[in-house]
Amino acid sequence: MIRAYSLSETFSEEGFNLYREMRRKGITPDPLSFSFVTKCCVKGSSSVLEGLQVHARVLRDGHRSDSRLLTTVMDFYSSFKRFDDACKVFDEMSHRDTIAWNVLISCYIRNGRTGDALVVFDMMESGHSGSQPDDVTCLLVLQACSNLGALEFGERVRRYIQEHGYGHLRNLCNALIAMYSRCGCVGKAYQLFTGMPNRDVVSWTAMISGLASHGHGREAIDAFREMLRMGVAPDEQTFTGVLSACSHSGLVDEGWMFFDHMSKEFGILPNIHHFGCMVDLLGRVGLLDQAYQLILSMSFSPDPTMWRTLLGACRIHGHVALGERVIEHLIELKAQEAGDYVLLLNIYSSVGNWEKVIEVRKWMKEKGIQTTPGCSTMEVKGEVHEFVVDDLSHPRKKEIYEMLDEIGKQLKIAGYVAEVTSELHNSGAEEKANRLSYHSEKLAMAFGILATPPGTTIRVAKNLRTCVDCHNFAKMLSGVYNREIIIRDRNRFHCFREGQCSCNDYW
DNA sequence: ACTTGTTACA
Repeated sequence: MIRAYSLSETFSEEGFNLYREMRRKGITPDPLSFSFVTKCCVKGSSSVLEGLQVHARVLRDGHRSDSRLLTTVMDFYSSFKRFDDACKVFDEMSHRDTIAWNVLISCYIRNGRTGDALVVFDMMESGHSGSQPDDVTCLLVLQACSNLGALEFGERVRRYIQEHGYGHLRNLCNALIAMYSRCGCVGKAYQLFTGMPNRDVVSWTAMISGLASHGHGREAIDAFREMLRMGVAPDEQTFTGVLSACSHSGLVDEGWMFFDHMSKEFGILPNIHHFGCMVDLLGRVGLLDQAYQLILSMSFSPDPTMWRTLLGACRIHGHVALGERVIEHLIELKAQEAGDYVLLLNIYSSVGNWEKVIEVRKWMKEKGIQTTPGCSTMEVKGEVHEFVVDDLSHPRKKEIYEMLDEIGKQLKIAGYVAEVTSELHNSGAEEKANRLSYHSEKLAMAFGILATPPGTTIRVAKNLRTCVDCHNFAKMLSGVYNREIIIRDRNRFHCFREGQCSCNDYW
């Protein structure tokens, strides 16, 4: 079984075959060999069935009290998203060490229960689990914080890291850089990054991507060049970061150049993500036909997301004909979703084709297509406040709406004109095209002004993309009220300061 | 045994 162990990293199938051979010869596997073969069964290299067989055998051979072995079995279930099975194994373990708890955290993250991962950290730190968090626990929990945008929790983990002497570990620094970036604090990410003595390709990539998502395209490219000067070799992910930097900052020539260089100079062939970034880049600046041609020129077939990216570009530029064609492609892939029809609606409304808007809406209603309502959240003193369109549920709603009126007056003086013309939102079926409504991010921003001392940065997280009007509103607000406002979109950050935004998506 | 960086859409 030693051979199976050494094979388990790369040739999982052979590992399982060896196990089978062993059984055929009547040799009883010991816990260690069970552990190796289970590792061969994790997602990506085998089917669930093989692992299930092993698990059954483990139980039959009386290893149900071997917690190390069960930890591996649990991880196997977790990797196949069999959440309940994984939890069952965890519950049945007689003894749980830090690693078992780590696997539980990893299982929560993999299965979309990210918030619960933080709860587990709480339990571990407070001693309720009987095991203390270690460096891997921190790594996993930082990942959870990144996903949730939970800055305060992330800082708490950082303190834990420092207090327990993990501060020098490179992978933890890398995870912290990502956490800060994804919580909207590139500045802090950069500070940490510059303080690191040994930066590897992961550190650089995290920093480049962080700068990219905040709209600091030039700085991201500078970082990339600096990385090359330091002799660190870029990989696929690095180029994903670099190309996304170009797309978020509208750097078309640079984008083409890097896209070209990556294979010619670095021997890295563009994958679907790289093409996705290029389509986004070209689409955003209005080179829609080039973007379309690039998709058609690929040697692999485009995925739904790729088409969706192009559809988003059609919305920005009001390109009806191409938009309709893209929808066809999505339908062909049987991948069209509610959000796609909302984009199509916005394309029609942006060119004033109200007949089509009504037609599509009616059709959506008939088909019972449910759209996702826009929702914004804001964290004040560790408490998360949630807002939806025209929200009336917040306990301080009266103050919030009064504040909105007041802000509206102030911004009007400064020259803000509400844009009520074209944008439609996923705010529910009954929304009318020309109604002036308070989108969730406006409510959140007003609450931010209300609930935090002057000068405090206002951080808003939104589940969908911000509309042009709210974007203008935030710009003006940042100038008139002298506040830094950071809105975390679906996929990037808008940093508003002194009446400007770091992005160039909206004009 | 568990483990760092990844793009695009609403």
